[in-house]
Amino acid sequence: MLGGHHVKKLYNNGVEATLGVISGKWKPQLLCHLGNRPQRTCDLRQALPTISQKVLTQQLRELEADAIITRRVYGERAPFKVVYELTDLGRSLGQILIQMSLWGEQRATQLPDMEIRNDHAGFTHILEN
Amino acid sequence: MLGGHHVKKLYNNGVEATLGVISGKWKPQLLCHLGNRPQRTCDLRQALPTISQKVLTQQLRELEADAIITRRVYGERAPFKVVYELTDLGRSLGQILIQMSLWGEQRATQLPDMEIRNDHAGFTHILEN
DNA sequence: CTGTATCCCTGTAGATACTG
DNA sequence: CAGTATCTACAGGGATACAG
Repeated sequence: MLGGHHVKKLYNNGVEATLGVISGKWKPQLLCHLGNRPQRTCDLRQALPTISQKVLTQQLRELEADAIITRRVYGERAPFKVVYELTDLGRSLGQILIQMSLWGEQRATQLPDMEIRNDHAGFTHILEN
Repeated sequence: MLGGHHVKKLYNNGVEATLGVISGKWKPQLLCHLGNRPQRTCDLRQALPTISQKVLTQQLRELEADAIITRRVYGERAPFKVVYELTDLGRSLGQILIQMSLWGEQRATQLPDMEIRNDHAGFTHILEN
């Protein structure tokens, strides 16, 4: 991004703005795990065994840019320890995530060809500051 | 779709399932307008002047397949009258959409480079059955 | 009036190899 | 341990023209 222009982001409604933050193939899972406690990169890779290096970093960078998580580096030289943690703004998504999770579960009970692995309880820890 | 296979959809959590239904470049706007009242195709095209033919039909078909809206055709031959209407399941998204809209608006007040055209009031009609 | 059929462009994500 | 650099693949979305 040459020059660092400030491009005014325009949304038709707040829903689009919120979707821009939480949609992304792995973001709900990342938010769920980070809701429990701060996590190192290797923790997240264990929790999401099939995500690729590149995409993990990418999604975390986006969440960081949106101020949903913080990224802290410990150590002067390799090997580094990098810790990601939910911000207060990130925690403020808790109620929305739980409601969305419940709605999806409710839907799954009515569609035989749909299955959901983890229930909304995984997101409730986000609310415990 | 040859054979009509039933492929079991797997989600890690309900959030992903819900996102699958409401994400899509134009779906929040479509849901907002359909929340007011049933709408004809031409109504929706007026409301969303920049959407293309193809994509409008596409997004409506997806919402229909997900049982969020119904599609009814009136008339024996062209010109047809096609009316789209929110289902009860679609209306059950109301609270979530309002919360998401509020969160997005709140966020916009803190980010100078972000603007939201319409506020959450546009979604409140969804709740009035 | 509505909807389909093409063709094309771009963004998102995956695989793999490499660096500090 | 964490992250970057390429290259590749695919789906979503857009433009246009055509059909019932």
